[in-house]
Amino acid sequence: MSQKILLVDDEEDILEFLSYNLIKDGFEILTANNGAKGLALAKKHKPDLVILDVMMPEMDGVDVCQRIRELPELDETLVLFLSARAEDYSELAGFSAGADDYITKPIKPKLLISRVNAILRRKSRNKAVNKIEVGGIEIDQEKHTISCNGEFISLARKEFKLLFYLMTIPAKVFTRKEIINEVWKDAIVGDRTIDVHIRKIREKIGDNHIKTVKGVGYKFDI
Amino acid sequence: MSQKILLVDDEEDILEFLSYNLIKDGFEILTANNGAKGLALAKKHKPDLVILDVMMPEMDGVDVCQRIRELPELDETLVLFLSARAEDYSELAGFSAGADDYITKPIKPKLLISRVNAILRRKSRNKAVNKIEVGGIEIDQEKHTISCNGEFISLARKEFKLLFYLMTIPAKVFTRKEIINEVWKDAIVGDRTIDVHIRKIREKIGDNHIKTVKGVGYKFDI
DNA sequence: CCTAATGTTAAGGAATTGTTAAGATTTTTT
DNA sequence: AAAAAATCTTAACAATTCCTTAACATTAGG
Repeated sequence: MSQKILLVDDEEDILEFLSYNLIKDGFEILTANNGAKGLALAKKHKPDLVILDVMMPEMDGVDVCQRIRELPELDETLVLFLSARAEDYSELAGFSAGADDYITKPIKPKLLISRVNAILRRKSRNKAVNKIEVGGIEIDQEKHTISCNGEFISLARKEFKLLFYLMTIPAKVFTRKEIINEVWKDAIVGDRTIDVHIRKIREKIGDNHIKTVKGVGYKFDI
Repeated sequence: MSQKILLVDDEEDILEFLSYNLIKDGFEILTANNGAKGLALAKKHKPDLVILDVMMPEMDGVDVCQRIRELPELDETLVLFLSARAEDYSELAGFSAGADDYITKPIKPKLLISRVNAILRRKSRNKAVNKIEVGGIEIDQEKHTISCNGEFISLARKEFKLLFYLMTIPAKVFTRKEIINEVWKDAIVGDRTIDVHIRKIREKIGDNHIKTVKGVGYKFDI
């Protein structure tokens, strides 16, 4: 299962050059010659990586990147910028449009390939988040277990999913909406459902870890 | 993709001084030496920010600002006033011509740059300002926490929103109107509501940070 | 010194979350 | 396949926190 890369650049030469080098290295390539097409392709094919030229007429790379970052279905997608000169980067970083890396032109094939590989490796490593350990509580998705200071506790499916989700980013407040979207996916459930599950988890792991932020949501804390 | 700034001032010295400093910081600059020319340039180039001298012969800064605010195509444009002396500010705020910030002369380059950056930052990513740190106080939207010299303090929702808003541009005075519009959005609340919330925040983070500017509003300072 | 603006306090009401138990649903066991 | 067990959801009510207001005190600026 080779990885998909979307190239977006208004210069055909560069698209060809990049395609040639990346295909040679075993990647599956999509191309677009403007920002709008690029965005559409990204939505449709959910590539693993999007390589964006910063400078393009109309919708430029920064715009496209921002739009990509707004789409939840593309939150796994990585973005790499191509920019004309090194000096531009400080500006890019200032924008913090959400790029994961950048390469300056002129592009050297070897450097490109190694960068792309590095960035994709980083992704697949992150993907394999199976175990999370925070403040004496360890949760293991693969084994579907929780251990709280060495003691094993069994959680029901929904309880597990909910706790795991909260633990993916410790201390971040997850809104009720976010929780519903992640844990209850398709189903439509009432308002008190979350609370009841939170209560059951608290019953099992103690009241100190899951904190309520009234009017906002819940968070997992040490 | 650098950001465009339009400078409008009748004194050539000041135009030059501002241009020099802003160009050095990577901005693209347009200038006009009177209000009418400024307005015309604004319409034509749609700058990200217009810096207006308040005191100009014929069409002054306030006039220009009002005209800008009347143009729908310039609704994304930010306006920053330059005013001769601090005392003038209450007057400006009274006009509430729609300025987003102001700086008093004499202009200090560093302050100018930091203000301009702050104001543009807020514009270009009002979606994802997550952490702000000013003078030992750090506010984190994602975690919904404040830490004051390493100590965590919990704020209620409205308190949090209000403090966060004030911190988006440190040292800027936010008028009561601006605060109501941002923090209370649709709801209509009485006059003392803001004060009460300010008081609760002060109770938690100390009295030194939020300063009252009588007749105008509040600002967050170190 | 007077006035308008802001500070302060406490209390009631509004909004949000907690809790419980019972019925519905799914999974496991027999 | 039926029974049993575990899980999930809901509804009703309780508890809590939060927000707003009103009343009065204080302050800053003219």
